[in-house]
Amino acid sequence: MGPIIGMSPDKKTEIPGMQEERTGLRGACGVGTLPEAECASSPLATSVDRTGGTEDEELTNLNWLHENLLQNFTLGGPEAQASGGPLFDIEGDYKSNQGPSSSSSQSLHARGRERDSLKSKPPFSFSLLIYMAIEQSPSKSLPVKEIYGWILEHFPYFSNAPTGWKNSVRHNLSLNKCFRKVDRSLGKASGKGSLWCVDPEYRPNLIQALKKQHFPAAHAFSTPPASPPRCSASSPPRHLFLQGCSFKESDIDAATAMMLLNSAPGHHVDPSHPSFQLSVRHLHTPSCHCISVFPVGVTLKTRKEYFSNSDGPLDLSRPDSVLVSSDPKQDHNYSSVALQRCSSRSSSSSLSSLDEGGFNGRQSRRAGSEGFHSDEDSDLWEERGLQETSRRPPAIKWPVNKRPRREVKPEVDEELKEAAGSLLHLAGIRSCTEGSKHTVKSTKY
DNA sequence: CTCGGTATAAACAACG
DNA sequence: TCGTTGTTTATACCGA
Repeated sequence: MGPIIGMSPDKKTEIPGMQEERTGLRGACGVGTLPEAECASSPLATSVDRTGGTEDEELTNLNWLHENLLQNFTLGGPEAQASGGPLFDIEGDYKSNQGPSSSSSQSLHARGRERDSLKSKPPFSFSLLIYMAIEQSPSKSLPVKEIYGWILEHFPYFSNAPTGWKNSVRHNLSLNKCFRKVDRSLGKASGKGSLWCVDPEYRPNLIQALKKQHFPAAHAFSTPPASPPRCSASSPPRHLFLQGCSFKESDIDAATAMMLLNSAPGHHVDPSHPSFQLSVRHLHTPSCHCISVFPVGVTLKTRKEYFSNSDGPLDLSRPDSVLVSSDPKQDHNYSSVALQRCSSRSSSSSLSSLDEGGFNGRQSRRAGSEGFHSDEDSDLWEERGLQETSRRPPAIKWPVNKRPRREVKPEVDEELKEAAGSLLHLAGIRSCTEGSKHTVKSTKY
């Protein structure tokens, strides 16, 4: 969030909590921070770990989580929106699900983070804040007001900040190519203004930007561990096994996990997918630091069997290899990924200088009309099968003044696929695939 | 030093 | 009329 830091000294004094900005970044947003000490003392850790011992018991624990926590845990689901506070927040705190056994130390930590979050500006740019807000909305589109609301809800800092931030949000929406205005009549029935959504074409770039902001040490992506992360309570630092990529647990939070998974070419995490929710939930429990990807049909009970029989990595290129279900009740395994064809057509980290080659600035970009999903996207949806079609959001029509989507020429697409493949390779997908066999064990540390 | 990205402020028009 | 929304322009800072 450079510009925040880069404000003139006199301006800095106007912003509450600006002094703590640097030091409070971690604390403000948590970023999934879960220090070992904190983990060790976490009641969640003990409550889960105590029951653990065998993998069967672990599965029981997973069930427990599934049954007791998942109902209340929605990542951007309608309930979350309506309840005025999702259990998961971007700061990695549990807002209302600490449970009766919250230890005082954890409460202190939580309070400390909350206090920091009140004072400190989030380490995300406005574009990322908007992106997260939109991504976590059920319809993947939000009016400005709800974007305000989301930001306020997750980053209380802004409640006390000068109102200029709203102007900045609007400015970002309006100026940033990553965001697109959707005719409100096609979304909500009434209301002022339009709905805003993320341009799928730019989603990878936002994710990239998120990675950059979230993971200053981005090289970690290209230096996967030689051996997959072992899950041992006594082997810090623990790693998060994310679709073959290994990250330090402290470097990731649930929202980031979702976005990282989505950033993997060919993959898409449906944040409303119960398995992902569970996985993310687990992510926050000290005893589990894995988001595991399982093919369709691998249930809790057959996970172990699957991994002992599976001699290769999960072929995520197969549409049938991952669970795609619209009904949470249908899902009894822990697949965390719903397949989506890769939308990563560009690996550029720039958010606003990407389409200049194809367009003459914003005006041309906004010219024309189109549906929310490109033809490619439509194909994608069709590829995803019947179950998926039931979840397919209604096509959103761009306003007439929107530019048509850039045509991706086949050769360019190939190049991008290749680039995406390289990125995957760099990210350690291949080198870590062996680790997938460990993943089932790694759900308990 | 330049450039790109971002934040902030301000002005203005359109709209409910 | 007023508040909100959307757009545009200008300016400033930081990091590469």
